Amino acid sequence: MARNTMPKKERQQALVDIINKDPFITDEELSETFNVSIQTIRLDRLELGIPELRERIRSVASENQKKLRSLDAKEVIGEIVDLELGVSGISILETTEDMVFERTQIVRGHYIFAQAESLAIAVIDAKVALTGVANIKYKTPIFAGDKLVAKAKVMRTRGNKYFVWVFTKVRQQEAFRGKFILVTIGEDRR
Amino acid sequence: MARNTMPKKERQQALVDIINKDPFITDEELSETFNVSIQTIRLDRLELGIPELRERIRSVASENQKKLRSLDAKEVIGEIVDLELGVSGISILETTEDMVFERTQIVRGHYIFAQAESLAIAVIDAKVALTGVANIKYKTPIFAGDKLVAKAKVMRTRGNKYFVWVFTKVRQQEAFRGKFILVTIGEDRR
DNA sequence: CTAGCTTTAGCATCAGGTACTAATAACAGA
DNA sequence: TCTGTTATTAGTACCTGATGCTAAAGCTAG
Repeated sequence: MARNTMPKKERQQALVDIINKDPFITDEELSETFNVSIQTIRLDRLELGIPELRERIRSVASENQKKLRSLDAKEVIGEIVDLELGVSGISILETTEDMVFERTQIVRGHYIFAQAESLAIAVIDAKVALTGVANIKYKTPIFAGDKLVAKAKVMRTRGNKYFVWVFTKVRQQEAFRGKFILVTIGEDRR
Repeated sequence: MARNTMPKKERQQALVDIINKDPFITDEELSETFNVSIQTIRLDRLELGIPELRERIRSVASENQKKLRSLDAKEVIGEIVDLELGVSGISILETTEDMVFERTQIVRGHYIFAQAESLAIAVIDAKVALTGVANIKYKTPIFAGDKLVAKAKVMRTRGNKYFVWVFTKVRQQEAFRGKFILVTIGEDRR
């Protein structure tokens, strides 16, 4: 039956690991995996300051909810602060840590692009599909915390095609520019 | 004291709303806010099929964990299936419901862009910052469920500048193309 | 062999319930 | 007004996954 017991220290380390990996595990299950009594597990948790199952689940639930809320907000890709439909618009995006390349702290291009695209689509007053873009330029690297101010102008419309320019500034400095060609749908497209 | 009771139906509707908003509320707290006994709350939950507090917390915790995991995976923006550093690479992205414009079911351009950008950066063997892009074209609209296959080729290098072309196909049809100009950093940049 | 740490056992208690029974209150229809 | 139905409340036994406490072993090193 070799009730293969482990030294206390080792068991407690393993305990921490297991609970971190699966916070949904009960003391009973733990006692079975370690071949010790439930009381021992409880003592271990006490010593290690690990809360009971229900508290663990509770905190997982609320922490994850926080994370999801912040991601939801991020999905907006910039807040539109001014909008004259069919003419122009302004959008502001506060960049955060999780938009950057870890190694360089530089904001990933697609966030900047996404802000510009969203704004360009917002100024067009119709169901639209983005079909062509040209002349994008990133002028300077953008770092977490920078506030991106994007201005869009509708330059020309031809039938169901819209030519929209977007300029994005960081601290008054131009950081990005893009010319978007948007095609409304609903009508035939080609 | 006007124990202001509410009609049953109304109370149950309000109950659903409250619990949806705050799944962490106990029957006792609910009974206080509605000025009814705990038993009434329990009966209501039974009729409405609402599980007990602990179950609610449990499901919030695990559902949100699932969502977070899928978002994590999404952050990769395409799976790189082939890569010859400094030369070429292939990335596959399965599009999903939450990448599209609700109204049109068409995949938002920045996901396609992000896949291409990520791939372009991956094929360059260095710390890179994206600084210039040109000649992007979206050829056809892409719908949720479409599988995007992006191929990148390094066309030219000049000093710390890399010219990378990315072609993305959906069902053998070209859907996107982009020429990226990447600049490695670490060295001086200008 | 004994002092000290570690482990186990047992029991009372708690929160937040389920499941069930039974009594009472409220109200609508004849 | 009485009556039948629905709604509400009360109360009990039981459940899970714990806490908190006391006490008894088990092991181990000096």
